[in-house]
Amino acid sequence: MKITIYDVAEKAGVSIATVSKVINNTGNMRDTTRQKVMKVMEELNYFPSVMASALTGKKTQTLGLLVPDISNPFFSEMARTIEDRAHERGLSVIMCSTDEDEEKEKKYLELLRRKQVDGFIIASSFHEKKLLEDIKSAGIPLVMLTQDAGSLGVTSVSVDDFTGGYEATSHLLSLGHQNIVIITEQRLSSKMRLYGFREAYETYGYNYDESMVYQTVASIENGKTCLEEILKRSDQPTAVFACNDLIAIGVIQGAREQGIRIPQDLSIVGFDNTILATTTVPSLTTVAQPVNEMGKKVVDVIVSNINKEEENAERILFKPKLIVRDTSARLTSK
Amino acid sequence: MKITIYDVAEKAGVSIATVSKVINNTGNMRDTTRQKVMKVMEELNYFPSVMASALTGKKTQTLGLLVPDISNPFFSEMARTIEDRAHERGLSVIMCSTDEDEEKEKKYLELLRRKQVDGFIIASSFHEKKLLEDIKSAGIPLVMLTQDAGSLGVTSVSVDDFTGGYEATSHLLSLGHQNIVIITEQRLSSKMRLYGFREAYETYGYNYDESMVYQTVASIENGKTCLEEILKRSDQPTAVFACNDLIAIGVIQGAREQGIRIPQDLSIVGFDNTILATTTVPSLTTVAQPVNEMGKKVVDVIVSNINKEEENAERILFKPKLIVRDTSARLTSK
DNA sequence: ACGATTTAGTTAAGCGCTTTCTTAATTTGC
DNA sequence: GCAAATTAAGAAAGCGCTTAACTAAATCGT
Repeated sequence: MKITIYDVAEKAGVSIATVSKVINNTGNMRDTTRQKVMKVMEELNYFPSVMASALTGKKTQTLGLLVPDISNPFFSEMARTIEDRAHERGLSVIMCSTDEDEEKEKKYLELLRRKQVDGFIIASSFHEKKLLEDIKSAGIPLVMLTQDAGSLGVTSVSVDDFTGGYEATSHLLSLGHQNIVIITEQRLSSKMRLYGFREAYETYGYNYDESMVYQTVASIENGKTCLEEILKRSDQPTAVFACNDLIAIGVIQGAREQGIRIPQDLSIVGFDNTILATTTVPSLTTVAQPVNEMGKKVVDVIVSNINKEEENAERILFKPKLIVRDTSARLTSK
Repeated sequence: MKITIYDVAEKAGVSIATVSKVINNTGNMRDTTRQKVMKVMEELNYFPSVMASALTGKKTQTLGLLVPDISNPFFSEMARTIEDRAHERGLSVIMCSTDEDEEKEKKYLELLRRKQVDGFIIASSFHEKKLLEDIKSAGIPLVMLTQDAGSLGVTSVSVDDFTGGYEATSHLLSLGHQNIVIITEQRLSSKMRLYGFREAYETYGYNYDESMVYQTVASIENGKTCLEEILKRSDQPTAVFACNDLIAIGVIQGAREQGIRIPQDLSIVGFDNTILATTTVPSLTTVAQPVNEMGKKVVDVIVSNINKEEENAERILFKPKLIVRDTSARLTSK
């Protein structure tokens, strides 16, 4: 049925040990022997079983990637760069969407451990820190993506969210907006953006207060709902900083439905610079994360962890970049 | 180091066979014994190795999913429903983006076979039919998604592309458009949409000819480029049917840059009804595929193939649904 | 109460590979 | 030309699990 190393060995007239050596390109052997074995492998269309070799201490050549939701363009774009880089390095990746749900986080982590993935890339925020600690103490490489690892001594790759939040807000402030509202998510990265927001706000000498902060879960629908809430305020903000593009788009759509003109009546800044930012109209002013670089970096880090080349936990911060498009404009005095 | 079945057996004072039986819930045994073993597994935080059990004839509980590009919203949305359904059925999925590139198709297929995935879901079109035949003759379950399997006797799950193309075109024709242009991809599904286009065209008594057909690769950029080509025509079409949303968006953007008003000067219909169709402005008239149903179905089919519940190759066609939004309008006589 | 059944749990082979020892075959030095 | 050093190839154990075949213990019928 399935071709095994035994079939190859037999047909080539050598032992399975020899075949194994040519597969792994190890040990000494006559070149003619190597050629002969390779030829037979070719003829038999033989592929060594990753299962079997993983069982004998080798790696599974598989990475586990946990994201909140792969259908969110930010994460699917990120997943794509991760996938490509991983393949370059000889790894495949199993993706899991957690919806930031505690049950799923746990379930998928367990599942992936049973599958003996060589390492984890975690872009989903984590409720149960202990699960991550378990992984770490089990010696399985682990890198946080898009968020800091907190006290856990683990490398993280993310954008400088604080600065991103700061710049987005400064941009709005410099356009004359004084009454700005922010819509965050509960993830840590969002919190950092909020701190940046606050910092900018106060730097400009304005008073920051809690009532300017709205929290929701990333989706267009929720962005709309949030805007409705915001419109109930007695003081009407002239700008909103949404902590990701999806929410920003929701705000844009909600505004349109309400007959609020963008950017004349309301300026909006998003975060992530996903494909949506360019396809929406007016096109969205947003903070770009260098998705490609981040994706590459995160797999490089995990690969070197796997190979034990290094192990020093570090925070790798990429520079965000404000991309000014058409949803933000100078406040015109009424 | 890693906890194995031996550790559990020893601590529970039974043989590994007994432990194996409680893991798999097979064989007879005293309830107290089962409890005892389970307790120990719990205490030791033991997870059976999928590797090892796969090696002994069991499944790997992993599916291979090949898509053209996971960062394309259509495929990421599809991937999400597949992932969810797969997890419900106890499977995880390894995703690979082929870019419809022959080399990658081959490489990933090979890779996934080495990893002994239990089955393949193939949403990427395939240049080298032989690769698929190999899989089939190796007895590995295989389902085509989003496209027909052609002569290969393999189940396929897709939308009725012909009808979708027909309806999109009829819609345009019924709005009075007579000079319509179509932008296709090279994939089979696109060809079927083209046939539907042609059928509708001729049903309305107009002459179809090859020059109305443009072909490209799915991306916004290419959609734009295509529009440029189209604008060079001596006869200006009043409508374009793009075989997927990405291209349609490109056309919209290109049109805007050229100062062409949509839908007054040019009507556009897309295909797929991705998130982009709702976020673009004007919102895109497009043909929706029931992504959720399709994703579920494709997993169910492959699971039943894996379990050998059935094996009859069939073509499963879902009904497309035209969603009329704001990029298509009645042709106003000039 | 005793053999016949049924039930509970064990032994051991085997899945497809890697790897450490060994041994056999070559090559080298003088 | 022969022992010493080097190189090529093989034997066998082991990775963590499943399962068929088997044995021991419990249950049953009469």
